[in-house]
Amino acid sequence: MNRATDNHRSEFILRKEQQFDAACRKRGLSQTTQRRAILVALAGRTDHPTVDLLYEELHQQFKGLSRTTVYRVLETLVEIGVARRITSMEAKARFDADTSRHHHFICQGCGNVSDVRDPAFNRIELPADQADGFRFLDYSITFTGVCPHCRS
Amino acid sequence: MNRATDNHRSEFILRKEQQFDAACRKRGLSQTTQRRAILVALAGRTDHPTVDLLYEELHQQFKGLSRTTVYRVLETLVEIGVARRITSMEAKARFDADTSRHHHFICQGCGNVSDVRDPAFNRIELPADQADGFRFLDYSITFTGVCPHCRS
DNA sequence: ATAATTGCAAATAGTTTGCACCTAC
DNA sequence: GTAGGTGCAAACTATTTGCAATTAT
Repeated sequence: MNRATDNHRSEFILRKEQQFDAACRKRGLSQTTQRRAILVALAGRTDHPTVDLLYEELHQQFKGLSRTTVYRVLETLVEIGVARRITSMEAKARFDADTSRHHHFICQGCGNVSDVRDPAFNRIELPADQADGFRFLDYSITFTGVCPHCRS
Repeated sequence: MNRATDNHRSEFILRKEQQFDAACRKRGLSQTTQRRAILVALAGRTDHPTVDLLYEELHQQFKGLSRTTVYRVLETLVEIGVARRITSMEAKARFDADTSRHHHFICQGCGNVSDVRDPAFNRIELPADQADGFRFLDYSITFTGVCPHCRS
């Protein structure tokens, strides 16, 4: 990672910490060592780590940190809006017999998944092969929102 | 569900069974009662069921069906291309400190997730509130493909 | 001081595996 | 008849919960 990227990253972490401070004060949450350490570790990586990846990274410097705390703190960070969970659905496998390209709508209220098959959304142009070696082959859009049942 | 929809559905199921027959013959897979029943049950619903939902539906009529078989058969159906797993990542929570809208690329080879922040993909117009009551609030695109590491 | 937070251990949920029995071909 | 498929029980992995000990304010 080069100098400029490093700088961006540390600025990003700094901003995150400020956001975290503000959110904690606003809601009367304690700014514990664990919370800050986990936030900084998360903000310092771009690989969307799992609980375990963060735990492995942290419990070395941070003797006595528990996996449970990593779970709970990440939950809290998401609640106060400084982090995001990027697996949209609960951690259960779901299957679909329709193998054609279509998109999904997930209700924020109940978690139910519906199909979105408006062909308008099949017109996204896939990026060509990237200079850095990434080859894009397909895509799928996940919409989030509120279903009729959860609006009432 | 009205008559026309019912018809569509049964035609869909029929086509799926044919696809299944062909795929089994082609690969020398047995067409067991369980496989067919699970395929038909999956093709008969549009709610992207979990293993448990299918199991609950099936093991009533189908005394003695095991949950393990549902897992294994769904796996097989995905392999032979007649079904699709719609949870893209493995069943682990992943987190991101970047809460701004951006998209993800998942490598089919190694499962690693990278960010895609080309602003071109932030221009999708969200559908307005639907007559049927769905309210679309946000979206995120998941690209699939092959990463530099897995191309070599 | 005291209310919130953490760590541990045990519980739970989803999924996978080993192996003996069964069934489609 | 035999290879492949299924069912059961046990193992495993990810996650959650109850509770006593600890820490931030």
